Amino acid sequence: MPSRRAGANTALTSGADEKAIHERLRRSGGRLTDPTRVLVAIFVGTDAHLTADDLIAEVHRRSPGTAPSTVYRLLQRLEQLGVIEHVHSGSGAAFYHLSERGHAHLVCTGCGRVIDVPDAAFEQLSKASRAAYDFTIEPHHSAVLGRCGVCVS
Amino acid sequence: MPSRRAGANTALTSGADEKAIHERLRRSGGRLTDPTRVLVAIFVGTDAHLTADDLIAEVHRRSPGTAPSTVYRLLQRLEQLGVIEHVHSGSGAAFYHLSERGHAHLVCTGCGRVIDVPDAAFEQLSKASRAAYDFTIEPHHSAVLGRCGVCVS
DNA sequence: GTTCTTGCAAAAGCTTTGCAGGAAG
DNA sequence: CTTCCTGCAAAGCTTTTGCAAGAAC
Repeated sequence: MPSRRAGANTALTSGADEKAIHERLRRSGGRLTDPTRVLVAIFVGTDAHLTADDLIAEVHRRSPGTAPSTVYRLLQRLEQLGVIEHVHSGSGAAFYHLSERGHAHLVCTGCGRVIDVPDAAFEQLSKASRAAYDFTIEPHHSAVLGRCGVCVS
Repeated sequence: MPSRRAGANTALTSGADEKAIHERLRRSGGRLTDPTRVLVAIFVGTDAHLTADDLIAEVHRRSPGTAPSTVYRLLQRLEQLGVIEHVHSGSGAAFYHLSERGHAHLVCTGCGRVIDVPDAAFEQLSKASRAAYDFTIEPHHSAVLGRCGVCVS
């Protein structure tokens, strides 16, 4: 199930994002190659929750011949630079998005639907975890599983 | 890293648990085989967070010749019966424990430490998710990732 | 005897890695 | 020209599945 909304953003914000990311990549000693540019463009152009597989397919579509391993390596690099984040969804594959658009996620174990939730919802849990266990939670890093209204058994 | 505390329980509770689970297995039309008994005994005998790999190793130790696939199949069966639960830890392998000892988990992405947390800590998030998204969270099903006091960068 | 369970081996799903050729700067 | 990136193929890790032999009841 590939992305929706790809390329539906305003040129203004997207262009800025993209340039800034290119800059970051270059400054970290990286090269700006075709697969890199394409992958960055995909991220900037959508708010969807894309798995590595989705991204591999889309990059391959826009830049034929790109290997899966290349996409995985780019994902690692972009994540190290803090450009993107990956989210464990419980159901096998992780999904990825721009970290500047970061937020927490609810994932339905019935239908796989992903619901974005603002970090505010995790504030109490966050404070309690720090106070009681000296543990700093990363609410974006793993989705909270459960059942959506349609799938409640 | 296999289990600690295995077999450290009182005979009273453990015995009761074990018999009850055997009963449940039989009543669901299942047979009581050696690997089954061993796996149940392991769960009843520890509060540790055991991965499938841990369990495969321990079952194999106590009942040599048992195949990994057998353990996986037993885990599925026990989970269907509601005897155990599995928890996605973000770091590849899931871990398992008796559902009657259920609780939520914090997992440190630095050192892998697992911290048990009472369900009460999720009450607010639970209510908010239901109210705002008609989504019923399963706080046991996926661990909350983050950094423990030792590993905060 | 019938049905469920097992061991073995193969495979599936997701991701990482080794390597040598090729491109970016 | 040096360093980084790429494609390809192989392998890693966790888990699932097909199958025929064997055990439980």
